[in-house]
Amino acid sequence: MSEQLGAERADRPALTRGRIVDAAVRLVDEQGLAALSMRHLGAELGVEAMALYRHINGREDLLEAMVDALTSRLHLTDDWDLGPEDGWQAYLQKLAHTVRELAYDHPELFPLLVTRHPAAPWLRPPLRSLEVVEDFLTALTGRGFSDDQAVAAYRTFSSFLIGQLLLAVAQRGSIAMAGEEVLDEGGASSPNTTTSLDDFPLVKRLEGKLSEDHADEEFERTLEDLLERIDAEVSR
Amino acid sequence: MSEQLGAERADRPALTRGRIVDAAVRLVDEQGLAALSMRHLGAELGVEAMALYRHINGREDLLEAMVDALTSRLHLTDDWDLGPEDGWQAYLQKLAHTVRELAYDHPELFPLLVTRHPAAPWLRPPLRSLEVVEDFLTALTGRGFSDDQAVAAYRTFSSFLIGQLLLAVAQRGSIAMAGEEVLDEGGASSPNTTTSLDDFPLVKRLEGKLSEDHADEEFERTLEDLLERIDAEVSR
DNA sequence: ACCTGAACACCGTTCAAGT
DNA sequence: ACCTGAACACCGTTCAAGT
Repeated sequence: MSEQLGAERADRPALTRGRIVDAAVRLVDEQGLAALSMRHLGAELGVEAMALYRHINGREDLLEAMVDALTSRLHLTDDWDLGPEDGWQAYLQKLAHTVRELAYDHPELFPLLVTRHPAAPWLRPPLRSLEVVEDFLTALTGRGFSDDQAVAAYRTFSSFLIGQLLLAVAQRGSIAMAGEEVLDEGGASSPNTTTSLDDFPLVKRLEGKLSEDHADEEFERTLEDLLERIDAEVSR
Repeated sequence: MSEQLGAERADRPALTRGRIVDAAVRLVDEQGLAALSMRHLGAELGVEAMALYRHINGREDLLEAMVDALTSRLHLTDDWDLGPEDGWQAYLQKLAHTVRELAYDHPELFPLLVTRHPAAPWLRPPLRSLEVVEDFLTALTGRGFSDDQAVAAYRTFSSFLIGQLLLAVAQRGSIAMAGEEVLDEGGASSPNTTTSLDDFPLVKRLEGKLSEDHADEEFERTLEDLLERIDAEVSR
């Protein structure tokens, strides 16, 4: 009698594009980008790799879908609880911190997000999506920005987010290694040319300061700076 | 008699780590990152893939070496003709523009450069190398910066370069596509949910402005801003 | 309708064997 | 000493075949 119900085998929920993409994001979060193969992902979903091709147009399409899934989190929704009475600063603050959350939640995927071309070439990472950019422009032009000012702010803001967050994520990613050792340059170099910190006195002296992680304070400070510069531009 | 001369067969120059890395960079520049495989690279050098493993510790090592080869271009040399009489602004200007050249010359590789962890975790992309960071700190502390100010400038400067140049490179990369068409979101979505620009009136109206390429002017303007802010910090 | 087995053309990498 | 052939374990992807 249950033969009409179709594909759901016992415990397995139906295979959908959404479930595949979610599983892929989880897999990369837990095991890194290198662990993402169709076969491995299939196994994670209790299915052979070939079954994925019903829902996904190959690996590139999967990566694109993963990036889109993450980006959609930046879409302005009710629980941002921003009214029109809140200034554009409140919106940009909220947006900046949401992108930062995204980067911190998915450090393995964030580089992909800022590195892959969006489908529409004039959309820039990391906002990328038509929805999010529409939100951005609406929020700003609705609060007194001219078209040109809104577009200029979009550029500046994108560049700020990429620079700050890519560095922050890279820094966090490399905390696994111990602080003391400097790797030698590639296994095939002769041992007498091995690099030592002693050849770089200033780096050696400032190693402590260089390795301090001030990413969060710096993010806030630079964001404030940015908002002030935009403000100066707008109220001129 | 020539048997003592060893490996050089007829026209082939000797296989060295340097030649391999150079060939790999050229290959990626011409055919893209996806075309870089050990077998393909070997063929380019007139050799089987396995021969590369004499000089290179696997694929990861090769990528690292390529990035290092590019980064070494940023090392301060005589032909930068900067004397101690030139201010730190001159050095930062020269450095910024050299990094930009690097990004523009190797758009396929630049994302790798800013995305891969440097061997020493407190070195940040895109400067990455002990040599270059030593240059940076020497140039600034030699011109009146305190240790803290030099380190702070290093952070700010890195973040600026990454944000600006990653966007510029991504923008240039996507000029291949025609301006009119917006791709649909993944092949498996039902045709009635296909996205249209009409759903995003502001993006549609500002598409022209959004797609204008002002990367170079913006780079200069933001760099000036940055130098001014650093100057204010230093001469306080 | 949805999934699988088998196959194809490609990977990176190792190692014994050739010269 | 330097390179290669053959092999291994893995890829992405296609397609006829199974249920």
